[in-house]
Amino acid sequence: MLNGRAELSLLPETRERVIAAATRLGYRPSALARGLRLRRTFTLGMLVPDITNPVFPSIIKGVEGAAHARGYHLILCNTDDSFEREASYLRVLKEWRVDGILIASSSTADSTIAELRREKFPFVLVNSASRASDDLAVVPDNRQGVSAALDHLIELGHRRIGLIAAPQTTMTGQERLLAARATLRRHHLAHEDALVAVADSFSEASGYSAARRLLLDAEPPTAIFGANDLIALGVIRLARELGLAVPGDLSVVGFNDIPQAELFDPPLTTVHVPQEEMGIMAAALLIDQVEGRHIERRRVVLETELALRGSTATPARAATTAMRTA
Amino acid sequence: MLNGRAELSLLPETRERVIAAATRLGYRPSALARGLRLRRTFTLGMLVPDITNPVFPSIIKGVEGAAHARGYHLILCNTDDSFEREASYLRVLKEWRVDGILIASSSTADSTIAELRREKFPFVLVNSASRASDDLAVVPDNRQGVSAALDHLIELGHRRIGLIAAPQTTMTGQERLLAARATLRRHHLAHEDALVAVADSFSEASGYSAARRLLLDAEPPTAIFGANDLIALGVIRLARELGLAVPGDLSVVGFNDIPQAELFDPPLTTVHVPQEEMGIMAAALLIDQVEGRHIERRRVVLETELALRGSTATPARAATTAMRTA
DNA sequence: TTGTAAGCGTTATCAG
DNA sequence: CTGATAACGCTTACAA
Repeated sequence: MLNGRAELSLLPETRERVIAAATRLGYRPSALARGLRLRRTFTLGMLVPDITNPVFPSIIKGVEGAAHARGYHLILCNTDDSFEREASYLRVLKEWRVDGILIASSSTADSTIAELRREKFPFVLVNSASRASDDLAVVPDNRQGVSAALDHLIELGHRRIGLIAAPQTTMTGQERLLAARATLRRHHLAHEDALVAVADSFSEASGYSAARRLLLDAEPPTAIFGANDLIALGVIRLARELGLAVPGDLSVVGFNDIPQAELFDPPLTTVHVPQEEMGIMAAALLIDQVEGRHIERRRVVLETELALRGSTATPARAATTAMRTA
Repeated sequence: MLNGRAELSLLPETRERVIAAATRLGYRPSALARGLRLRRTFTLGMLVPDITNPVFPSIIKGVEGAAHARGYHLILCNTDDSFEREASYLRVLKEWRVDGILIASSSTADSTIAELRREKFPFVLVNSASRASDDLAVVPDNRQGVSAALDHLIELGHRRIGLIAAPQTTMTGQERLLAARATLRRHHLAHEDALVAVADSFSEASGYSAARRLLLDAEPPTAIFGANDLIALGVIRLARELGLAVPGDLSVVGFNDIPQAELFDPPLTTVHVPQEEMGIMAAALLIDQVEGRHIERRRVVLETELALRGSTATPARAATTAMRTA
């Protein structure tokens, strides 16, 4: 009776007493038993590469909200960018019989995703896509975003622009570097190896290390595009340590627009991505799939917008400095 | 046989073939069924008030790592500071028969915790304690931290120090305000109402709003202590908008030392809390309790340390400015 | 040593 | 309309 079948026979009084007793004794229906019986858990799993990167909390917030609104719960797994942990968590999520999985993990091996695809296990990629364009995914428009960022630098007058790419093992890393190169080429600007460094993760520390080669070069760039905000922040930190003023001597642009982007020194010019919305849409897409609704667009590409802030400026002073130094 | 009982009879070859077949068919043991039978899920639940606040990801990372190392998984729930969602999630976690619950949620009503206590449901508080000193908790030493922060400001020469407190519905908020008042009193300094504002959440926006009253006052403070880093950042943003230089005209100190604290403008002087360690210890404590090990200390208080950075300075210029204005 | 059966807490089905 | 029963997939205990 506790599951709410119409109990016309029971006196309301009795009914109440039973319920009262149940709550007093702390009765809780077992989601385990229900899930076992129903073969549905109303739970989604989510793989995140690094919860410490401020992009992800925003996405998670969106996912969480949307899932909750539709009666689903979220199991969050932080893979710490470890391939091993990712595989392990994926296994666990399946064992828990989650109804579907959201993958924000950037480095996800294609083989892992291929397995999910083969098993027809419902999943949606968020933030970073897979090679197979048929997979459900919600991603920012990397090409458009990167292009806008570089166009802005070029418009300011920069001609020697450095790129700090993200790991090329990730689709995001590849796409953004490819787009950056294409944009520079379109403007007939150099994008030789001396101007490109690849960070080995999406973190501030990696951005800092990777920027070293570009900024200590004989002919350093007057502007640098970082593949994400943390990398850009690392570049700025190094620049400052080398005595370069940002944006006076070096302009820096990032990608993502993490929550505190405008509070940094200087405020970070970056490509804004609607992070929470991305999470909301991904959750919606996954739930639609799980509940067997028809899906119109398998890949949702979200528009980005350049957020102009203080970390970019005309290369005037940089040129002067360079001349003075020479 | 798939659960690994010693199978001496089976030829290794057969054994392998069975396993191969199992994996090929995508067999996954059901954690649901196992949990139902074992009455153990090897899963912990965690309540977080706002995953967007950078303190929490660090804590979560610690929890996650420690739990994983001991064979437990984590279900993360973002309560969005909503009392309703917190209660709802707590119910869900119980229904999922998690082995224990970590509560980082600051505003947790005492009644909710009381219920867990009454039911003897294993739980540990992280980051913010409860009124009942008997509950298991891992928290930063708020008193020591706040005292160090204010001592620093006083040592620099500040005499008129403002406080932006966190919501007084939270233990953290209460403790930090109490400690701040006590420290000021100890130094025979004013801490009247005109010097104290209470932010209505732990966010940057709330810090910004709350700081209004103090900075637009006839006799504004020369330094402000914010109850956490985000609040402090809000104060700095407002100060800048009002044309006050930080730390030239106004010194600001925060609490927590969130990951990018030193990259802000200016770099934030703040009370460092070992966030990841806090998570690790909390998870360990919870698992010890779950597994019935003896617990020595029911409340672990972690030492904090003042991280001196650029947002504080002697009030010299501030005094000059004040005089000039007068 | 190996196989069989019971039971964990639900929900759905099917007689009564 | 109600109340008993089977089944979900696992583990464990006990019998063969």
